[in-house]
Amino acid sequence: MTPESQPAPRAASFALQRAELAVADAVGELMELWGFRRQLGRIWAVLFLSERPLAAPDLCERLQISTGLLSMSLTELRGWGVVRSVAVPGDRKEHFEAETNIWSLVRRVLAERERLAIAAALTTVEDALRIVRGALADVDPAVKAAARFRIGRLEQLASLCRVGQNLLDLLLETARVDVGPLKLLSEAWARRRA
Amino acid sequence: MTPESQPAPRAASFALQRAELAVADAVGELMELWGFRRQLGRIWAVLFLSERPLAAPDLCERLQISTGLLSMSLTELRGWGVVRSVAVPGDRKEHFEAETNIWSLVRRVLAERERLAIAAALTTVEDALRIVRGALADVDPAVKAAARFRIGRLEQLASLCRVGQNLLDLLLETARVDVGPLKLLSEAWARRRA
DNA sequence: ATATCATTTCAACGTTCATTGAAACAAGGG
DNA sequence: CCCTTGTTTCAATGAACGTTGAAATGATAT
Repeated sequence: MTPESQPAPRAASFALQRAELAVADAVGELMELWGFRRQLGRIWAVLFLSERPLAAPDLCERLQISTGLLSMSLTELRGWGVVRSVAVPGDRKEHFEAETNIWSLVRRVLAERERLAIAAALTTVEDALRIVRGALADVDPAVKAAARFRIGRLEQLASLCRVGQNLLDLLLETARVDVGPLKLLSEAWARRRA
Repeated sequence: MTPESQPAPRAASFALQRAELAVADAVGELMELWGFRRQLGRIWAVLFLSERPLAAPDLCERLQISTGLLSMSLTELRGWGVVRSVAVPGDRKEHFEAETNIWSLVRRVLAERERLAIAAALTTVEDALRIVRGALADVDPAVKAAARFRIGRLEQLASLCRVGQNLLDLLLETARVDVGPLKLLSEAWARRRA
């Protein structure tokens, strides 16, 4: 019925479709764990596994979602830069293809989301540190002692934030141009523990 | 009114309380970003910043939550091993204190949650790979070509999962006994980029 | 212009999830 | 053994969120 129906054996392609869907769901769940909408991951995955760009009706059918939801999800995906729309000659419909450089995708997400979150937390902790340091000058020795204790704890939190930030930067910078180094490192580590 | 009301100057301690609450909220938001309930982070933070173990009514008051919610949250926090209950002589109430080794806490979360998630995704992708590899033997050259393409993409996904797994292992193993190495690494990196 | 097809927007719906309040439960002390 | 105090459980509430369906918007050909 669809314009792209193949003459190929449908029986065999059935298992393939199911496997594709399963992978899309898996990616969707991973994305969900990372705080994104599940559909974003599912849509991206289907596009990523497709040889040619797909149009909206195709995606709706495969993923069993409404055109409305698809439209909104695609808008967000384009916003993250992980899906592009491309023109396909001879078809009025808009087609979409996935950003295939997965790492540039992961990097963007980590950079924009995690860094901001950690930075915000660090700012709050540093503000608190300033306030508590003011209490160090208190006349009451009990207050002073309490302040000293709190400063220690707050510095632990701040340190944690900074380590997280730096490790994130390290990861992002390393995977900037190419995954190569990261992959090698990860493989070396995997071998060492075996 | 509360049994632990201090004779200390209330005016000065007001700013401290506010700062403490702000930090608790910040930690709560970080936890939320990581897929946990916000209250878990808030409760842990208040305990972490407290010099002595706190009892339930105290926590309820500071965090403005019901005893029911507190009880459930504490159960979960104990389940993650990030909060312990301790007996305080002369008080029938149960008291709670935070696990202060933040890294052992982060490690546990990363280990249990992220690793499982990635492992599940990897399994699904590998299953799909097996199925698609079966299609390589198809008579139809178009099906064969499509299968070859899909295999390439699926292998990219699998590779990503494996790199993620290994990096996670690397991180967890490094921070196993002590944060020291990680902190040094992160500081070295921070210096290098300055 | 008008009709057709494609896409976006949005109000309404349904689901999910945190939170409450009260009731059940447990533990001591009189 | 009951009464007090502290804690847990759970049904009900409400808020937040994803999803739909339909109407509005846009785009293209006739």
